[in-house]
Amino acid sequence: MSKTQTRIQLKNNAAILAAGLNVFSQFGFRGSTLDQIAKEAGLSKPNLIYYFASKDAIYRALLDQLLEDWLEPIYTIDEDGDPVAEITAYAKRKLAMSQHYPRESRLFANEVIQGAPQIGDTLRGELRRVVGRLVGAIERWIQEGKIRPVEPHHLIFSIWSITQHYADFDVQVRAILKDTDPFPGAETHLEEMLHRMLSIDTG
Amino acid sequence: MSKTQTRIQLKNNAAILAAGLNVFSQFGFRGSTLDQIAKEAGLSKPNLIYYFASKDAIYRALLDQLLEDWLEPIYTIDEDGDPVAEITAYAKRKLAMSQHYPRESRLFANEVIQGAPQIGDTLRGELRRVVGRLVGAIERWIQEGKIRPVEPHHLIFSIWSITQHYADFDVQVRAILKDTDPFPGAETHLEEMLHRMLSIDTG
DNA sequence: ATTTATTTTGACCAACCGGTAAAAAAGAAC
DNA sequence: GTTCTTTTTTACCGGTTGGTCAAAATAAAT
Repeated sequence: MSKTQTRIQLKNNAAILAAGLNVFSQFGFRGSTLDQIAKEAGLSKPNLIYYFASKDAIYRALLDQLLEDWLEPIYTIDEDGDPVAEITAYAKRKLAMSQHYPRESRLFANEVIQGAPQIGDTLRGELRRVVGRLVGAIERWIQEGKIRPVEPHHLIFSIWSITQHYADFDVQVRAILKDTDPFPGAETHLEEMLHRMLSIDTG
Repeated sequence: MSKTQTRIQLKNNAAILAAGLNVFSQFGFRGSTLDQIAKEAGLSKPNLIYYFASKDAIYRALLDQLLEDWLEPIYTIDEDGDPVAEITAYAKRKLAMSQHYPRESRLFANEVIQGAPQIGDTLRGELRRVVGRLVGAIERWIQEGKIRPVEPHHLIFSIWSITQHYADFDVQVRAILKDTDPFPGAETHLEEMLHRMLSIDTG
């Protein structure tokens, strides 16, 4: 709407989105309340509703931002690069996102587990398209003998599930590893796994 | 308490747990309501509360049952069997559970994503212990040269995350695969992955 | 058939839910 | 320093929440 945002608007919009991310990622949409978000943002509930028309609007704004960040790494895969290196780099980027943006990962997980009522269309639209392209690239790499044969969809699912696991199931991971930081080990394991999975010459 | 349950108690307890599983697995604890569960169980809300003292009690009863089923497959791993076969069989059992009990998987996922407020102790207790034993077995297999070296914890995380992914992110998987049943392909991929990961003689 | 134990219902409650209306307070522009 | 706009607060609304209570209806035991 308005091109210029007041410094107050700028600050409070950011505070609300930050608070919404905290709350929604922990309790899901239906489990979260405006009072919770308002309190965490340091605002009164009516004041919160002055910036975002509804609880739904906050949630949608967060998901819109999230989906951009979420899909971005897949666009940086170079179909003319070295296949194993490209796939490994992609997986590592996804793992880094789990490490640095665990709340975003959990927000996404909550939404999808609950049937993706808000982002279902995006999943069946843009996500499906962009995955389709990646699948095509992987199939080409296989035909050209550059990587060992795999079912591309399930390879992608493996990468997604493993990397997101460290954010979404953080409590469980830390229950088992105690004080050990999971991420260095996870990265090494992921690299090793993809190498053994995909590399033609097994070292 | 009472050793013998009436046929009515038997029927209604089951109906309530079934309804609770449906609702809690879809909306999480805080996002679910007693009215929803009561309606789905075909009872009035006060009648529901006659069988379970509180919303919390239903949720806990479900989680208790779930945790048993969840941990059971890991106990069937034979440390004296063929390592790759044992691990692969375990992974396939977990995948079958995702296929046949997706709501249980999502209930568990919801609980853990939200910080495991109810089952945190079990994760840090029994789960940690039983995983520790499996980790020991895998390390022994590696030292005996029966499988290629891997970090056991992260291998286990990989198996968990991949198999649960097909239940928890079902909507996303189907958005991409459309009408293709994910599970046959998933099983083949999982077997191939573990074989390339772990087998000494790469075929 | 009557006593007794179990099950179900309807009416209700205080707290909380998402959201509104209007007026007061604070900032910005001049 | 006064006008005008933006921001915040106070008071409130109808609906829903988890849960209670006592009475009614049903089932079981004798």
